[in-house]
Amino acid sequence: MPADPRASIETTAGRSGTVTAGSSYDRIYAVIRKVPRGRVTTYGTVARLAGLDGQARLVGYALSALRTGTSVPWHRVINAQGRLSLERAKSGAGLTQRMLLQREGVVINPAGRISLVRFGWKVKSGKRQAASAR
DNA sequence: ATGCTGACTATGT
DNA sequence: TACATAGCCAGCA
Repeated sequence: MPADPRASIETTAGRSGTVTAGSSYDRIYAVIRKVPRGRVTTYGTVARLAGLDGQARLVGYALSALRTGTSVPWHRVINAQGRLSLERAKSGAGLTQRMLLQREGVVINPAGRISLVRFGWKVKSGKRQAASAR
């Protein structure tokens, strides 16, 4: 847990373009800002797009450092199982995330899961879900 | 400097 | 479907 609210804020990642320098967190935030409204993506995907392939965990840590009112759409990031990791976490932010997603039209199944096939963010540079996408 | 922990994921039982 | 394990990173005691 990051634990230092003033150190790892979001800031920097402001641009929606390519972030070649800066900390890993900055690159992570930059990627998440590209996720369109009404879509969701996973920690692992964000990690890869940020050039941190295989470091899904780091993405989660980066998001935990965000503060209320951040311009980063953190709620659009869910785990590979299509569930909200926050629900399982201590923080009660799970409800907030759920609310924000529903407000964008993202449907959460009765089991508390989201269909990545339907709401998953599709990146142009083809990568995942090549076929049978829907 | 060493150890622990946490918004993850893939794999095996 | 649920639980256990092992990688992997960064920040703090």
